[in-house]
Amino acid sequence: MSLDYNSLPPVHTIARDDAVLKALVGFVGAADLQPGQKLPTERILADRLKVSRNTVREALTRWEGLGLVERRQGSGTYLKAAVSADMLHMPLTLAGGHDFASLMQTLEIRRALEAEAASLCAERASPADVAEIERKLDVMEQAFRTRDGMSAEEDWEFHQAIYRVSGNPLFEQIIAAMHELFHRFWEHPLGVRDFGHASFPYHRTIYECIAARDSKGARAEALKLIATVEDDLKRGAAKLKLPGQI
Amino acid sequence: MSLDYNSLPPVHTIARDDAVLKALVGFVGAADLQPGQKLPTERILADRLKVSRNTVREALTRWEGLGLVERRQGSGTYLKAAVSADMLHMPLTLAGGHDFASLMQTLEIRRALEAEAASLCAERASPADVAEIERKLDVMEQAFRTRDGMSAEEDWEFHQAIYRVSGNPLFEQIIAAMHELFHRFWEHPLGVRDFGHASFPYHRTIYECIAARDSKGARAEALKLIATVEDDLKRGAAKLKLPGQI
DNA sequence: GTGGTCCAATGGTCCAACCAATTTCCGCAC
DNA sequence: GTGCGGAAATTGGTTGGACCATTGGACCAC
Repeated sequence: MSLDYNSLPPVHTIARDDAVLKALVGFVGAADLQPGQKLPTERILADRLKVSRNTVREALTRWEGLGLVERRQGSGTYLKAAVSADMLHMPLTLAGGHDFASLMQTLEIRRALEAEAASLCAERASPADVAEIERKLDVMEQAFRTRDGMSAEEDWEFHQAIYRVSGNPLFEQIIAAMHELFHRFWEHPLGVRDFGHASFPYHRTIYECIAARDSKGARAEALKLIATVEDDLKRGAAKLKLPGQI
Repeated sequence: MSLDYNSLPPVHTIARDDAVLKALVGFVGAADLQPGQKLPTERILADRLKVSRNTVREALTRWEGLGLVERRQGSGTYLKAAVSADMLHMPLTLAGGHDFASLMQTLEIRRALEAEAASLCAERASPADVAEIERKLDVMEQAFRTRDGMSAEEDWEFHQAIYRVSGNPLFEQIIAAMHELFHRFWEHPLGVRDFGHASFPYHRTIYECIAARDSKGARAEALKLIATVEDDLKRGAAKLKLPGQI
């Protein structure tokens, strides 16, 4: 039997641009920078941090890739989201996203998350939370009726409220990321104007379960809602003769 | 009537490093590069693509941030995941990640996804798939017994097999991203060596449900597994007097 | 074999420019 | 004073060249 080498972890070596990012985190914390505000120039950062401008750019490129920062040539680099020292990044790259199958795959993920979020929301919602969700629901139903089903924006706000009340920001982040991809497909007009009509009534049933603290019921209604969306999608795809490229 | 100018300038003057990435996608496809293989050196890329090496580096930095490649100084740049032309990127950043609460949040997501994946896996597994999962299970159980519970690697392989058989690559991608973060905490030795012991028996029960095409059973067993992990976590956190920083 | 030395390859960093988009500002016409 | 137009400054984007640090293989002495 040979020795167990597992107790020899890789030695920790320092990375230059990591240090730059750490320093930058300290700066935005000290300066109390809010999203939208401008960061120091690359040249200033390079000078103050005693590193080359190239290194600064490598670090900022990574932040840009994470969506934390936006660079505008000729203008400056702007903070896009709050940053803090202890932050976890999980970059997801989805292969092959322009066909019907990928769309169904994102829906499978959403089904799992939406049900869990609704369930947790029903468990954890305070009276104020319930009132907030009801407000979003009313706005959505109003928009649905007056604009004949075109209530995507208000619909989304309603769901976001549920994710928030679930107490786990990951729900909103993950589903929001997929929602963004979702829109890229359907914003191209392709004859599915009344997409989502069938799911309308389930928004209220979900709300009622949440208001009644009915965790299992909320989960069940959320599953029904996603099921109608899946059906709509399948029907639309069938009508379009299943185009490979939407 | 004016001429149709659409046929000319899509020139290079826009988004240089994006063009570099696009060219790299083409190269990887043409050379049929598999994950683990080496990409051309930065100098060669810069020369062939007629751009500066710095521009190549900016592009590669972005790919590195997305987890698509890994750079090793003195050695080269290696492909870490399959790349294709139509890839969608969704960066997730979780604020305040080094504490107990964030850990529980990732577990809530994993609970939802793990249950769904197990359920889908039971529905869709072919006999070959079942055999493959059983093989991973055997390896894991063997490692567990001979190494007294230190079977994290084999455990992970078992779960990955389930995600794969689910037919939806998103499961593996999302959970793998969280798994990576997970490890960052536990690689620092902190006295929870037998973490995960309690979840051991549920791996076999999950497998049995999958083999029996018992979708609901697989979901239930997966939920039990995650529940034991959550319990372990809570117990460990309580024993350590809830340290803010793990 | 084992360990050591050397050396070429490769990613990491630095510098000093210049280019391109944007913003700022100043002077001129009204 | 107001509005506008264009120079000038600012700022991110790109370039080419240089050097450093690490890696990994070749070669050698023992």
